[in-house]
Amino acid sequence: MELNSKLKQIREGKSITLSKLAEKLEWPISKLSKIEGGSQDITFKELEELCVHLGESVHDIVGEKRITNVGDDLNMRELSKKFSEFIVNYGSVNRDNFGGNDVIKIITKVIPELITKDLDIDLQKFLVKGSGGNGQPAEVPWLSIFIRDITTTATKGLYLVFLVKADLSGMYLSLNQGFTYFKDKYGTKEGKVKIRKAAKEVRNLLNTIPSDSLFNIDLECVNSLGKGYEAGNIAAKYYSIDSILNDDMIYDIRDYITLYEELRGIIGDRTVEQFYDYLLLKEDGYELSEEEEVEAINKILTLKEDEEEYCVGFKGEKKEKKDSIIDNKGRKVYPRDPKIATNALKLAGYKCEVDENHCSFTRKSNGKNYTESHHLIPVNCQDDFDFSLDVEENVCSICSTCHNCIHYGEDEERMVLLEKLYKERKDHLDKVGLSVSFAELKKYYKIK
DNA sequence: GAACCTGCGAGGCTCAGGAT
DNA sequence: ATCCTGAGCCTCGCAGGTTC
Repeated sequence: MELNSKLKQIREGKSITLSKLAEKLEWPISKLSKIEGGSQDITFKELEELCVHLGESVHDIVGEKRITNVGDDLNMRELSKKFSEFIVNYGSVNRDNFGGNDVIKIITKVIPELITKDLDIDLQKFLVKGSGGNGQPAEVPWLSIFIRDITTTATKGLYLVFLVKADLSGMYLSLNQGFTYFKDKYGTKEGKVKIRKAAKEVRNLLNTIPSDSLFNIDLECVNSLGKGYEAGNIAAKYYSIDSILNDDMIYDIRDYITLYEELRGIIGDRTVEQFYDYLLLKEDGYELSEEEEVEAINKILTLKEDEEEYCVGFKGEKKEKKDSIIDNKGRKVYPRDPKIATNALKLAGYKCEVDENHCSFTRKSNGKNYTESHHLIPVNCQDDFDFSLDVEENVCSICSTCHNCIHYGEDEERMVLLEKLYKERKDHLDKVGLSVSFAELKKYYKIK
């Protein structure tokens, strides 16, 4: 009789239910069910556990059949030993022997338990998880420590991770980032560029990066996932397979946990998405303030090549609004696209829309009359509208004097300018889903 | 201009473990 | 007990670039 059927027979003979036994073993019911059904292998250690609960001896059940066990003697450098054991034996894992493989268990079970115990990890706050692949061995097996507040999956967010080199010559402890998030958002190629930028930005924010950290890692891999790990590295420490047993990696892990916690503080109450949105805002071509926008417009105006292409007039189409971004001071702000503002200036023929006779000076970057862009309905009022305020229909071209007056002038003078702009733009605003009365507009400008 | 190389991405197949 | 999801890999078609 097969081992799985035998186990089932013994359990049923003792009138123990599947769920009761699974509960005692602290295993998922599905696991026990699959083992009994023969669709999942059982390791020697698991069999030992099972036999204890069934009140049977392993020898009686398996007879002469011997199953190799993973070494279990403990000493001071147990963690290094286990990593070494894993790396040395990982080469023997293949597609055919993957299921229930004892070597894989080292990284998915043994080492996570060891790290949790040796470092006295608070499991409420942290999650320790390892993987050697799904269904088949991974090119780069990994073991992560997640701060649950930030992420609990390696697909996105920021976390500590041990990454084993594909050629099994060593491994890295890395503060790294989930590449899948970038891949899904930007595509594989662009995602790699973005994740590198993000790593660089994060590095600049951190003060506790250990001095011997590596900023570039080489996993000797070919697959895109591995390449993603390389690109996502923020800071890393390398362990060669030859010296791994001499390293007391507990101290390194503590240092990197300190670093990770510093990062946790920087992210603050923001979600990972909000944090990345802020980091990559400029990369994605957006600005957060009017001042930054002015600079960006100047830059765009020096690039003349696509001038004709982009200037097409008011589209008259409602545009989906972008999510707000939480800046480093915890303030909620809306991104603005300088291309939209630049286009608005072009559409106005670089004239002041309050009075086209208003004289300014010549802009150095394009030799045209200098005007500034101004969002008629202020961008910070976005919450009151269902559609984006960052559209050409809502951006006016005005001379600097009028612009300063709108911001800093006396209410009576400000109102005259606003009314003029409002009358010109009202119909266009209606078309793009930005209907607003003059009384409401005055309120946005705090004019009584 | 054909042959070859490289990289990307969709679809298929796989096993483990969580959810229901 | 069954369904579903997932830091996985492989294969294949396509697009773009390079070499001869």
